[in-house]
Amino acid sequence: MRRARTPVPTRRPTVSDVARLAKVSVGTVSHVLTRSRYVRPRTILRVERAIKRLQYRPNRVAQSLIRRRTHTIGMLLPNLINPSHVDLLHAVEETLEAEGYAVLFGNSQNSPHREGRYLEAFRDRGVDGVITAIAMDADPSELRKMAGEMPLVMVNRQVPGWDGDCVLCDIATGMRQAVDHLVEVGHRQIAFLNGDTRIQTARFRQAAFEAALRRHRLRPAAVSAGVFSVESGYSQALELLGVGVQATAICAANDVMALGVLEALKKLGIHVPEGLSVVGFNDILYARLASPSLTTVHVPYSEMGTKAARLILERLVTRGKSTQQVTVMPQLIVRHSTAQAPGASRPARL
Amino acid sequence: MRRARTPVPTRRPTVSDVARLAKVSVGTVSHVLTRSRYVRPRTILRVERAIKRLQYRPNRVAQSLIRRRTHTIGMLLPNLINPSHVDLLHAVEETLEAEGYAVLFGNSQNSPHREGRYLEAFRDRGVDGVITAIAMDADPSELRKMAGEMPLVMVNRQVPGWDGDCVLCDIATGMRQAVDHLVEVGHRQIAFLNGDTRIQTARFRQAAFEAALRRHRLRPAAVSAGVFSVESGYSQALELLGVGVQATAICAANDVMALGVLEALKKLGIHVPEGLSVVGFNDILYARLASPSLTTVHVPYSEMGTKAARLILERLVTRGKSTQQVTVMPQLIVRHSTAQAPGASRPARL
DNA sequence: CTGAAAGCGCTAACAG
DNA sequence: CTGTTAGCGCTTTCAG
Repeated sequence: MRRARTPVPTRRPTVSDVARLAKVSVGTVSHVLTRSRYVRPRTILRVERAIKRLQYRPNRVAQSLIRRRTHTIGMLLPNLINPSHVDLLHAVEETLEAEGYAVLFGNSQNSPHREGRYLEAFRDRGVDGVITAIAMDADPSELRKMAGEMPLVMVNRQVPGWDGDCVLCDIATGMRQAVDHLVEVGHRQIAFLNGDTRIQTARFRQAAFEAALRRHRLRPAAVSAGVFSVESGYSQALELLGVGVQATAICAANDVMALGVLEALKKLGIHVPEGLSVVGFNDILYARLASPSLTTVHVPYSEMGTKAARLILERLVTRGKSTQQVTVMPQLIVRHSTAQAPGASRPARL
Repeated sequence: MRRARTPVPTRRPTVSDVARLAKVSVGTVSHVLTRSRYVRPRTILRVERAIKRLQYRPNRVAQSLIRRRTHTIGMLLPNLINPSHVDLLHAVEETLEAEGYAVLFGNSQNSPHREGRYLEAFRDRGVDGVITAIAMDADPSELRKMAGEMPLVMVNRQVPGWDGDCVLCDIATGMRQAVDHLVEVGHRQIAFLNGDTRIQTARFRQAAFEAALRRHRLRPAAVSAGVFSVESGYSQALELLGVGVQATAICAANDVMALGVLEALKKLGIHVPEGLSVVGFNDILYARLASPSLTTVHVPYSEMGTKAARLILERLVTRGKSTQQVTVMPQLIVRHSTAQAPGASRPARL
């Protein structure tokens, strides 16, 4: 004996089903749904009862086709390895969900090609806008072209010459705080370990580092580059110290790398911070948990995500009006991976 | 003088624009686009040229309305704090993108209410299916109802009595490996620190822990519960040791908590692993970077994500056919947070 | 106050 | 081999 599966080919109810049951026209059903014109209370009631009985819910695909709004926003990130990007996603999702928007998520993996594919996929699916932290080597003209077709807000990373919406962090200030801190506790020989310099953030951070040093009439003890990963931080540190670079402190371009540096120093038997100071950038959750806990520059990614989401929401009402460039401030968090430079007497306070 | 912005209210081209330019009917345009019937090569060429000239791309919203396929999959996660969930998302996104699917991402924050809202939002937007790691206290009947409306695959977390698609990890085996390891190096007093026991995973892990102990005719030195966070691991450890529980090893229900335990022990001046052994669960990236590096049970989240994605893809073709329950195997990774129990002589090998 | 009807952009019969 | 046409499920005039 076969059980009767699939009770009825139970098609989802549509407006006309509701209309028929409520004995009104489809137009009226639509109007009570969207309250787009006055409907007699009695009629409303009839319609609402029909809706309830049929468990009717409007088909948003059909609505989107005609309203040209999907209530969906695309969010494009260059990776998920960096916990900071996850914070961005988290904040964006939370803010948008509260306003009835859903988020289409894409990972460009830092490839401009994938990024382009995603922007098209988003656009073709009719997203109302996109928030993106661009890939390295992103094509500015491509980006501008897409921005012509839908609201686009840049977050965390910037494309040169971009005058649209964006929310960025003042890296220069953050890096200055880090360098000032190091110099203040007596460091003069500071090395910089960078990520992939094809990524704008990497170039900006290095430039900011060098500028901050110059203010103290100092020059980098060394500068090297790799990629933004634990392994790269690890091997760059090994390499640097292997070739005998004289440095009393290492500045890593981000926390993930800094954790790698810490690993390397552990392996080399160099104590942090007594033997060498280390500072990171971003303040990911695990920076605090490292041992020693990592001194780093806190970047308010959640705040940036929230602001980016609000910006895109605004833009959806003020179609193409005046754009906004928002900048948020980073903040140095001194923990236990930095200390007075070996052999340096405590300098007089400024 | 005002610059001429907005060159033309440049409406996006549609099939009829292409048809007009190529001097064919809209039907033909559609058919060359979808190769759904034979079209003379010359005609194809004309159409393709028109498409290129107009930079035409089909409106997927319109396509979706008629084809009842959006090429979009919903992915629902209970949080992003646990890096393992991020691995899941990463793998799902990667697998799906390669097949031309986009992913709508939702964070239920472990709230069944939010979960329900998201499932409806997904369904109303016409997703072709959803992959979900359910929230705690999820409503099985609600889930089953939604599964009636669209393909649903459960990942990582399971709803009781669910006979649909799912991909799970064999927690019992993983926990047994961890406990066996601890017992083998002489531990007899092992405490278990759990997360929120309203979460199924928490209950399963605790049950698995107790079962594994029983095989050695042992009972937990203590069991406590909190939430799956660093802070909770920290405070539970403090609490446990504060009330003088005799334990030579602590088993944390996941790595994030285990990191908190490590912090607490550091604060108490208890050396790990000499004074106390600690083991985690999941093998997040930062488990390796903790100091001491964390002994933990590796759970192949990326693999689970990939399998879940493949499963949903299969289900899209085999509409409602035989379901699959996939189980993946965890693997204990012994690092430096576990060692012989204090005072225990190395036991003879079994 | 409400109904009828014309689409949104596309696909898929149905005719030739 | 290709054109015409009837919708997908909804919104929104335009008439009453």
